[in-house]
Amino acid sequence: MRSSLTRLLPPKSTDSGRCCCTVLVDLLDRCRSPASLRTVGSLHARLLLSGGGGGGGGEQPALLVKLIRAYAACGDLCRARLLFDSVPGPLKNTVFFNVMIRSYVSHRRPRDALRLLSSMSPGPDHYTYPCALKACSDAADLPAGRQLHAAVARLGLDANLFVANALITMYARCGRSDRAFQVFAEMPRRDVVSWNAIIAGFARERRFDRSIAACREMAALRGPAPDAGTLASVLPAMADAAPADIGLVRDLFDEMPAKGPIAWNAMIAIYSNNSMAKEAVGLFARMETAGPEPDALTLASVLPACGQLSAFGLGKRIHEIIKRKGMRPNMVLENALMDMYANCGCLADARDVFDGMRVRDVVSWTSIISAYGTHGRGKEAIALFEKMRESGVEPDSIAFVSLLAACSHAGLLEEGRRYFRSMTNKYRIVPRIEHYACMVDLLGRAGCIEEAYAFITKMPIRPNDRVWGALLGACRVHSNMEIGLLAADELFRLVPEQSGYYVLLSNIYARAGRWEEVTSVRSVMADKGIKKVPGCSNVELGSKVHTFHVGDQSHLQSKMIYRKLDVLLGRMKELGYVAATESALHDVEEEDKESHLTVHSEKLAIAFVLINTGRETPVRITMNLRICGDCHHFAKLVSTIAEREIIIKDTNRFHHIENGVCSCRDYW
DNA sequence: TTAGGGTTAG
Repeated sequence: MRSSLTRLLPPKSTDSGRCCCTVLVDLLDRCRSPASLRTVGSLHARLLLSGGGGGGGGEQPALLVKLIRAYAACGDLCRARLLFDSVPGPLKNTVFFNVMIRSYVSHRRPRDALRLLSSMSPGPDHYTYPCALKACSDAADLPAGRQLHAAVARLGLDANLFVANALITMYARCGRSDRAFQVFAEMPRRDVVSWNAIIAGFARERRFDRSIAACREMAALRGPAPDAGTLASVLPAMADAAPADIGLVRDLFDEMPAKGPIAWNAMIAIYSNNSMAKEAVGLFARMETAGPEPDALTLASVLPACGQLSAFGLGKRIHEIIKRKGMRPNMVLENALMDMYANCGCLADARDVFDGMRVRDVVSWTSIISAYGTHGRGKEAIALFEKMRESGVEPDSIAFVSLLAACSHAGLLEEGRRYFRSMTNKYRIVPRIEHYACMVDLLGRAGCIEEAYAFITKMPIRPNDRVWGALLGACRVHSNMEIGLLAADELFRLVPEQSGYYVLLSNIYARAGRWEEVTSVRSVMADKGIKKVPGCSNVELGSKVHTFHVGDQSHLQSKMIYRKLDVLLGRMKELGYVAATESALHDVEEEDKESHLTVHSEKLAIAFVLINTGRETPVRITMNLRICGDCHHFAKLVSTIAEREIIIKDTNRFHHIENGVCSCRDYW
């Protein structure tokens, strides 16, 4: 770079001053990274020798401005400031101040920017204010922002598009989206940046409805067309979004001409964040064939979708892309990669990524703790938590959710109690509802149902359905009818539409052989129009994810799958297998219940993998519900009969099954 | 000149 630039330099003795100046300006403009710092230095020296850039007078101000900007762009703010200070007063116009203030802002030194602003003479102009307002938002300095707003209004500059847009962002980033909206509403003219700024402003304050409404309004009006930035701005507001809203952004995406990586990345992230993993992965595939080159952000956005689908093959291929493109170290990307492996049931691969990381933050540690926890390896999760503390990373609220859940999965009762107490005593983290739910789960599944119930009654916050749900689940495991009914009562009041809790209650009755009550639960469901969520299982074969629903006959290999199931069940019965009919919801004849159970989606998925792969390939299945007792038993037997490793991810944890033994040790 | 995209739990 340096040598080519030097070669481009005009001869010193040129008599064409203007031409020389143009070339120099051009060269300086190209110096934008620390690697060009030496080039800037030599150009500066050249100017000094020709008497053009020493600050001693007689310089061309335009060249000096470019030189200051080039030093700043290369990261040498000190030299930029020295040069700035050396410019004689009469020569130091607004442009010099604007360039220096901008340099501070772009190097995240908003305080220096504001200090310089206050000493500015001549006064700021419409180029200064947008940048100064950005400094206020970076410094989260609302009073300073308000002062600037007043000054702007006095000058009548609030009608300037750039100034008004910057005001919107300043107010929004200082937590005043109401004021931001006021500025937006009063603007005589708005461009795409104004809209994006207000959409992002509402999203930032978690006023998701207003953010999406603004996006919708923008799309409906015949004003500026939404662009990639619009998608990026609305993205944080699109967590658990309504299908219609996701449809809206998809339409915007489709209508966008010449889509760049930002639009693709935002759309993929929106799908990922809304558990629409198949759509996210599908869009990524389209991007690979017909879109721009995926970057680190693309990959970090699609990896959670791979985890959701247990698309291990795709996840591994993305890992290869990361290696090939030399994208590491990149902590966010590595966190996503580690989590993908963990969610695909590959704990060892997740650990490899974790071990290879140069820098780890609380997200990295939480991910690996959670990975060990959901795989039933609670003691190791605890050891990692302690290692995290030794390494100087402080746990946050989410880290404790993972840790307590890990204790719960492994039945580590005392450890869980101790860590829960330490949250308040030692770490000054106020337990949230999620932590209480973990504790109820821990106590309940360890068999301390009475204690779990007493714990709920003493909670300082109102228990929600997750808390009561954990208790009801424990009552099913330990067949506690009395407290189970209390929990169910609360649940039917809190979330009368959620079918899962009716199913749990009916399982409790079925286990006790009280079929009359099972029938009455069923009729309550029918009366209220509540349908059981149909079970479904995903399984990856080659590069395709296959989805099976309960009783599915739509698969091309359906006949073979059912034949395989028959063979497996026959072998199992020889080994003494009896269907665990209390797992079935309906009070029907024993034989019917059994046939209902045999078509659970996870059984179909297991048979499908057995047909299509060899013994060395583990069966990896991801479900949308908790695995039922019968399927769990079935999987353990298959692992013996077919000599296969089976890894099932249900909505609660992993079941790593080998030689008839499950990593959950039947504790789930 | 102004806005805007990634990772962690249950």
